[in-house]
Amino acid sequence: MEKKIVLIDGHSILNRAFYGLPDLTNSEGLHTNAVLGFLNIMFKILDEEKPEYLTVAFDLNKPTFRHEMFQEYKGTRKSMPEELREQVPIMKEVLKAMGVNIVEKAGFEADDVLGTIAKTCEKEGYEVSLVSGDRDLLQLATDKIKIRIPKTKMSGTEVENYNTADVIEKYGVTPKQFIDLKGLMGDTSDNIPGVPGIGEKTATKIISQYDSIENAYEHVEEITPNKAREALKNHYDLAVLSKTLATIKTDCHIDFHISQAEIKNLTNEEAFVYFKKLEFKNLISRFQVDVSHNEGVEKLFKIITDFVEAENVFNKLLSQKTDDQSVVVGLQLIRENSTILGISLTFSEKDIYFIKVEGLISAAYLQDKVKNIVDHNYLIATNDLKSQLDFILATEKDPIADLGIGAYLLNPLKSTYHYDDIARDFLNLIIPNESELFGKISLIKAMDGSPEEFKNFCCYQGYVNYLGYDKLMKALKDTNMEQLFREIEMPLVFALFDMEQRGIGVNEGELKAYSERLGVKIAQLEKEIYELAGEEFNISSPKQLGVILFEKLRLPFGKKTKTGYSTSADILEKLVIEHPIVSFILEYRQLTKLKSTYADGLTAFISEDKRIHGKFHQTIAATGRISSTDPNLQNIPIRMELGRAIRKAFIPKEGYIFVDADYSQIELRVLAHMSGDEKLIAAYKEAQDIHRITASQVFHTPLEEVTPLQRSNAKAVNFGIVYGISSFGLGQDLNISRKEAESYINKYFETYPSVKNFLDELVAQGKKDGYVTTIFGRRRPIPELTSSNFMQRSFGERVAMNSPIQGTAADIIKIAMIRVNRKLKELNYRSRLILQIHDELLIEAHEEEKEQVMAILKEEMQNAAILSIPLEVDVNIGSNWYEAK
DNA sequence: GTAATCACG
DNA sequence: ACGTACGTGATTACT
Repeated sequence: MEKKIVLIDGHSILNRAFYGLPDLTNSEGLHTNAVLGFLNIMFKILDEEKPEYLTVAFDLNKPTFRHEMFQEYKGTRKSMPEELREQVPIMKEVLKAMGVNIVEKAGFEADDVLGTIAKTCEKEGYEVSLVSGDRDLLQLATDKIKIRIPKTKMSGTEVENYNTADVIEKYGVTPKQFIDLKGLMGDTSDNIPGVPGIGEKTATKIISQYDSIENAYEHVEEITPNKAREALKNHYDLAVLSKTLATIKTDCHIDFHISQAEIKNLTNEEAFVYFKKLEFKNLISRFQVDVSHNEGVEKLFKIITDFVEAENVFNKLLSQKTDDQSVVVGLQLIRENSTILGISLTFSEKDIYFIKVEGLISAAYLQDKVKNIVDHNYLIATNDLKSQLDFILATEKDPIADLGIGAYLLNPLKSTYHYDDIARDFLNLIIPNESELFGKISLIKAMDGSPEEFKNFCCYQGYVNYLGYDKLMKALKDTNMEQLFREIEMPLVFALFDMEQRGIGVNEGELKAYSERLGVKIAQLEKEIYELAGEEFNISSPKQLGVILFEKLRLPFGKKTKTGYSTSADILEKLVIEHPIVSFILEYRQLTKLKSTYADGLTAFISEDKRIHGKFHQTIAATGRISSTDPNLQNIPIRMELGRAIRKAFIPKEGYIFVDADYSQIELRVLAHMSGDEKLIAAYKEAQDIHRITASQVFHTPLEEVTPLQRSNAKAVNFGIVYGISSFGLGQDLNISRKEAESYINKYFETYPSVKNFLDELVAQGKKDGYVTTIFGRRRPIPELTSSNFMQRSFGERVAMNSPIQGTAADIIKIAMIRVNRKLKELNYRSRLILQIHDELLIEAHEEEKEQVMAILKEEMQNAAILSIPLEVDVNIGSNWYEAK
């Protein structure tokens, strides 16, 4: 059996993959579809063939290249889209990491290189598989050279295979004759002219009969039809030239030795780094994640279960001097739910421990030791501090850093910032994460089941914290975000922890009564809807609802989604006049939403203490906002009265009241400040009603004469500006034409030219740097700005305009939260900050402190940032959240 | 697991 | 010609 070599036409396959897969990106916004598709094809072929050798050929310095898609158009060469261009170097790096032989030779076409290598290998007795998306290569097919053309189909990748016989069967000519065939018929995409007037059919007939162009010319008088005969007579030179152009060279001088093409370990550690970075989750399963990775470090990992040894470890650490805070301690609490399993502790390259709760080593003992370390001013490096603050009894005054938050500031677009993410992104270290190690098995089970993996899992966390600290702090310094990190994000961790601990009081009985009332009403609506529809169906299924409304009742459908008719509220609202069923459906939707998400949903979160302890997340939103889950307390209804009533169920504890404060139009004020627009600043300095004064200035109408319509239009434009204005979006919102929306926007920009200038500047900055920043230096990367796709690029532009505004507002309220929380504690007040809703803070205030609390809230919120216009804050009190707002 | 819908700022 | 407003999270249906 001959040995096998697989040759891949690099650009051709990359191109195929790019157009065959949807536009995938990793969490950093890097486009990855072409690379993924290439690797999928490559692995499929390798799995089938199990070759000994592999080589990929790329063209060099070729700014454009062909693709079948374009041939169908004009045969013009279209330049490579940016999304594909940026994947070419990545592809090469990935292949290099896998140890794959890459051939790229200046001055040669990939076809010629592949042809040469294929023939050379054939001569030396190897079996050759030549993988390309390009049918030109069929001329190289022999019994030993198989041309393989992958096709991306619904069911996955299928490959067409061509040896000599297959070419003859499919095209009626031999591979060698294929060149002559092309010489006659030409190939527009390859700039091969061919003979005018001779197409595929005629060319095939002639070549199969006469074997070659030259021979056909000798018998030219016999050729039929007449048209073809004359064409060949008149254009013989062109035919010969075309044949030369179509011939793939097989005798290039390239230094190729089969030994270079030997397949090494493709799934090695270096490649693993790339696969992780590109987030190829499926392909990663090809790598056996075994614990022998990073064997060197893992040998140093120690698990401590003996009390005396634990004492020795702590004593060793405590004997190191900390006057200058130079000793970094990587620390991570390891626990499952409420069970504390131990602590991961690293304080030098060699002191890497997991100290396990066992025997005399109790959780309380460890907590005490950790407190001792904190009190001695060691520099603590940990990850997700908020989740550990019930154990690590630190305060915001202590020198402690949360690496997850640091990594979030450096790239807020990622989805997780776990120890393996930090290790990969900052230490170039690939280590298995929890699910790779244990799957769905619980930590407690893994502790006994796979002790070695468990030890490594635990030790790595402290180790990564220890090593990552310097790297992250340097990166934050280099990006001017050190102050943001130290003075806003880290102190905020403590404020959010406090809020989660405190929770908010809920009247469970009221919530349940509310749910029952809704239930009754929903049942009535259901009945009426079924009656009007003439049948029963699932009203909550957009699919079934669409059939009823748009097919059975024949209502005009406004919009379609990918899967069917759109039944969204804004579409249905336009249909209210068409049929009485529509308003019932809208009401049904509203009530079921209130019941399931709020009345019943919230009830499920009430804990023993009759309070809801939601979670606040600091590393989710790309703009720097906080987010809320389990439950989401930042989207409790307020706009509609019926929903707003839910807020009556949120109550302060006995002896307390709610004090609620919210910023008035903070984002517009931030915009006025950041843009420095004189007229806008002047307007907002005096304005009671910002939208009204905007309307007055934009529509050149005296303030008193502004109509309600003008005001609401101005309001919509103001929102639009903050969202990153587009005439389409504004038109959609106001239900007016794009043209009209455009004229509103133009009027706005004429009135406030510096705003226009500012927004343009943000887009330009985003394009130049790849990111935009808030006043406090927070960054938002915008990879979409380089996209060649209009939609994506436009999105990037809106993000560039919106993020600095939304982000600065987020920074400001974070500062206010920290100061308010701090002040209430300093003054030993019983009042507590319990919620943040983006521009609003809610305090559960002791009745005796309410006046002071109102003053503190207003003061700290207004002065959290000093802008060129004052920040206005509205403060209200109430015996429940409904009243306080 | 994704799409559609809708709640908030 | 293209076809979306910015930022989130929860529920439901359905593959």
